[in-house]
Amino acid sequence: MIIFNGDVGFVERKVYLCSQIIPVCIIRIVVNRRVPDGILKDIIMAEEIITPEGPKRSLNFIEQIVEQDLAEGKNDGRVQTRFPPEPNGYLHIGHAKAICMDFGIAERYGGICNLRFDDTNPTKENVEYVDAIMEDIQWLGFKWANVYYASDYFQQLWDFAVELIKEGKAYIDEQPQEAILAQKGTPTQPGIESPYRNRPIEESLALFNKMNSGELEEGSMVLRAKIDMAHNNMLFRDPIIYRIVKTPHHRTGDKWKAYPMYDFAHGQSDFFEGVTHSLCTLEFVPHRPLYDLFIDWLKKGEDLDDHRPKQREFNKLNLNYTLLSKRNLLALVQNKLVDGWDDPRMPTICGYRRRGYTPEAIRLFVDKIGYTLYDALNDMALMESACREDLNKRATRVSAVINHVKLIITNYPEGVTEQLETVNNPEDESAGTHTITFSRELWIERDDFMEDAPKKYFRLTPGQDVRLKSAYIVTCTGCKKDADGNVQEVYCEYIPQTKTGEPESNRRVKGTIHWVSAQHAVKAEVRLYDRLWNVENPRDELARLREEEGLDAVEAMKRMINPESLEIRPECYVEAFLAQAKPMDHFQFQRIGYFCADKDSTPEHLIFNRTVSLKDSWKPKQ
RNA sequence: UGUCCUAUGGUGUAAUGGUAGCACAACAGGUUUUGGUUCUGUUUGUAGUGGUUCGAAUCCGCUUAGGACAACCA
Repeated sequence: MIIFNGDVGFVERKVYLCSQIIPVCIIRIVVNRRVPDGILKDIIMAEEIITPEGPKRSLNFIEQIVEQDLAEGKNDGRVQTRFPPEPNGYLHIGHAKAICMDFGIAERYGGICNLRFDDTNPTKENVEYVDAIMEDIQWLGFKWANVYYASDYFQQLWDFAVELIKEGKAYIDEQPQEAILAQKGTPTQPGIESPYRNRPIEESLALFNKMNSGELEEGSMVLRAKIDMAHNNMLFRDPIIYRIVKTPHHRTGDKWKAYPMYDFAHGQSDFFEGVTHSLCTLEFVPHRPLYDLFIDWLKKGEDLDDHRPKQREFNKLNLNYTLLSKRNLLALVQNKLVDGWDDPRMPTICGYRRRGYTPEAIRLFVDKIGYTLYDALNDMALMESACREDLNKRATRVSAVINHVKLIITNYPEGVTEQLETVNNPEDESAGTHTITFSRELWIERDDFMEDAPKKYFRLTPGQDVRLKSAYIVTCTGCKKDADGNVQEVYCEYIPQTKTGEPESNRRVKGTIHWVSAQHAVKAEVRLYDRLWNVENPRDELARLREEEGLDAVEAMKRMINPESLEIRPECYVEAFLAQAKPMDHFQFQRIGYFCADKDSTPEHLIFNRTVSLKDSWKPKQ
């Protein structure tokens, strides 16, 4: 039996068994005539059983909306988005999610995405941020069609505001900030109207000009839209749309003294530019009706239904053990709790870059977490897994010893060296090989020797065989300890015929460890980074500490910071191959983690940052 | 105590009235010259409740929990 809603033509339908009323397979049938909705008793023609399709990423809800709009022929089939940062700080991983959405939609549907700086508040903004933002977007691999600035529209917005005053839809309010706030009401109580609400239009017009003349103090008056002081949406209670700011603007200098507020600039800017889909995060949901209203006022009843920018909101990114608010990131930098915006512990794009994350890893992560309406708290583990997935494919494998102890091969001749070949990446044969130097005295990890080892310890312990990666199998013979019992040297004997490549080298050995030749290795500084915060939800904990314990933001952050977020190992030994490492080169320090050369690394002073550790399933560490 | 929004394994996300699936995490095993990678398997879920329906994660009512909104910020 087939249950389906009548269709004519070539269709695919699921086939159900009456006893189960669940589909048992999908077949392709041909229906030759219109069949009334309901139950069809006969299969007209079963052509073939269609195997289920392979997995493909389902569309997120924004993509579905765009496809629907396209299907309905809205905007003449045009898709245009914008990424609208305020140049008041560095971009962080949360912005990366928005960037992937804004640019991704345009890319996917053959449209364009513009970069527009929302620069309507000169007190916080500056060109340093403009440049950094552009660099970060490009690094992520996106291309904007145009660079625009909200400040490009200051004149148009001003003219529009004058229009509104003339139409009686806006007025100058001379009350102090506190009075306006007090009259606003609360979410459960209506506000009350300003005594200036119904002043003569000419008066408002004159005062608006005065607001921009420079003769008035900041805060002395504002321009308000006349809407509804009892509206459920607080933003409709006569919102302030222009205020006086005397700080020079980073682009327009001191040309303007009256600046539009966000709500009076954003929607109109979208409209001026021809944006079709104005995508933003969920906290702007209450702004949407205002966004629409101002565009309506701007176009005065002209029918815009199919040709107006539509704001659509998606959830913003939250990551556990990560703080993402610009204000707090700025405080971290200003109070030198971190080493600047690009400190590898920072969640900024430049921080991740310096840490060794690739654009591909970040985009992979964003792809994995998706876009919904749910206020999710994402697990760092997903971020790290995306990073490992990408780096595993591209990172050159090298040997580095970050906590050294000497291993002496007692039966290997002194003064002899061998050049051995080692593969650059077992995941990618085309990556080739490089040479490493072997000799009698090596540096190995202190962790790779234990005098009294537990059962499943596969590394060096007296009497046990271990493979030295790409070299020989050795048998551990013992160690030398100082008066305090600390291991100073480890001894072993090598088995000459087990050299890698020789038939005997295929002998099964439980453990393989990495090493570098003590004489030929290069010294390097290694910086081990870990999560910056020691609480899972720093945003909530910060709020709690401030509220319950009365701490200021900086004190609270100091309390939450992970003291082990940075461990510097000044004396590490890396194979000579790494002497040529250039800043931002990615490596896998075998058995340890993924590292990249720091931007300050030089051949004289090599510095490597740990991007992320390798997964380590070795448990019995006791 | 107003308006709006949200709720699917530990985490995130699919299923758009018709077999609750995927990824991460965890666990077990195979492979492995990285205790990596890879492969296989296992554990764990529709917040509660009532209704509509042959059939509900999906639609409706109520309950509970969470989020957003009261900057001359964006």
